[in-house]
Amino acid sequence: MITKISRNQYLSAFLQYLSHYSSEESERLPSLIELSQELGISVASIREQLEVARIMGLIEVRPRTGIQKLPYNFTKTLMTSVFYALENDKSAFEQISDLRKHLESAYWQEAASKLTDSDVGKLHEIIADAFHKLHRKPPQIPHEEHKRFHLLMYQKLNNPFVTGLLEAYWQAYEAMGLDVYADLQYLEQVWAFHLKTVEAIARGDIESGYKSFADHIDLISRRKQPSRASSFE
Amino acid sequence: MITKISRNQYLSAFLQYLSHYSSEESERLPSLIELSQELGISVASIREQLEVARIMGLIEVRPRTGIQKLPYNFTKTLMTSVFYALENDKSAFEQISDLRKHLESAYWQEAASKLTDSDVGKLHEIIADAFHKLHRKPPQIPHEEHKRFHLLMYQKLNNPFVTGLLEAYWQAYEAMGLDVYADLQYLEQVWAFHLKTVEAIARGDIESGYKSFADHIDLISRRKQPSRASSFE
DNA sequence: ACATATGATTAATCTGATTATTCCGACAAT
DNA sequence: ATTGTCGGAATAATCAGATTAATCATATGT
Repeated sequence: MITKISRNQYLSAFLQYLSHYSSEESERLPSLIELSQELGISVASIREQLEVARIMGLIEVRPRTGIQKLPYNFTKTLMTSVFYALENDKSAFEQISDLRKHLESAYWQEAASKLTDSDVGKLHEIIADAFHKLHRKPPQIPHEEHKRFHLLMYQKLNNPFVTGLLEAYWQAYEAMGLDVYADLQYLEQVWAFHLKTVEAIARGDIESGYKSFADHIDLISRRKQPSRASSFE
Repeated sequence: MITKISRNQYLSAFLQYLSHYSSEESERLPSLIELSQELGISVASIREQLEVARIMGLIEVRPRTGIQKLPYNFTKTLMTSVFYALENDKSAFEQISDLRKHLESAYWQEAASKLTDSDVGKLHEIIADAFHKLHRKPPQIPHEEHKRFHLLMYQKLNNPFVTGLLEAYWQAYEAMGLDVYADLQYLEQVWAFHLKTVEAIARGDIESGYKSFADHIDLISRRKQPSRASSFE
């Protein structure tokens, strides 16, 4: 085979090979030894590039099963870099949080206007679940609901880069240990805003929905650091 | 040594080691063989993790010089993922471009208000350079100026995640071959907006500066695809 | 002072051996 | 039929070591 795939100077041979590999479902890539022969690179070198693809969430690798291509994923790449940054500078979370606030704010109206009735129904369910958890005795932190609520809000943008950033934010949020933060009064307010927001969306009033949302974001910036020291587990 | 560094389940042993390595300048990490002994992992395995750190722009590796730690860099990580995404779906650039527009818009006022007089001076210089290039015979595309202008605008945010995203956008822009796009009339308009924007900032009128900027962004979305087919080289 | 050659150091690449996982199918027990 | 258990095959995971190539510092020559 003389024809060479056009070189993309930024991608390794394996990543190029992978990007052009037919992603027919349940199909898997050749074994490492075959790949080595096909690409003309030793197994050891391929494994170095393989590790990058794995970290980036582009493949799943298992003995016996081999290498499987996954749909494009922006989140995993972000997570690795973000967790590295947080590892010796926890204050970087403030910057990530700031980015997330601006992103959500900038996209809110477009995202909200694209939500279907079914989406709005799901949002209402999530809110109900959250209040249910909050009013239990003893109360529980509706973190999973909070995350699902926000991610669902921006799902219809259908922009993997935007949603990847938002997902990475929540991963970092959990890694910082903030998902067990338990100021119940604050959480009551948060979910009251969420309810107002969704009700506005439901009656097609994007403008006042945005206002409720903006108040919520405001709330976030006014919140002080939790007293509980956070750590990776 | 019994004490183990606390496990961060998302980071490889090498990335953890690297993140905690004193980043005294000009200092370099132990050689691969020494690292292998220190971490209790074979050289081949360390090299797999090393490759990830290299792709992420966290280290620089050369024979004889060895491994050097670099300051944290978000851009490189983004670029790898973005270029992979673009490799078999050029239309993803629209989504990246959309993300960039929203980000710049959301941060504009904060970024502009943090600019110093010196920054404004540099922006004026860039604008002058750009017009100089545009009015040459034959005219040149002031792409480098365009990129520097926008990145400088957001520099004072001091948020590596935001600036990383913006830098990655420009890298993608160039990779798509758009930096040679030559609608001179369009470019004249662009730089006229830039000039109005900076003049507003210079007299402290952030509000009308934002308006000029918003008009510029508007211009971008109205622009049609360039006829020239783009490709990686 | 400058260019050039030499040597030492380290990463880069490759090969091959061994080990560990995972999956699949066969067979048995319920 | 369903479930569970075991064994074997396929493949990645890990490792060790040899060889090659790149880079830098130093010495040497003009």
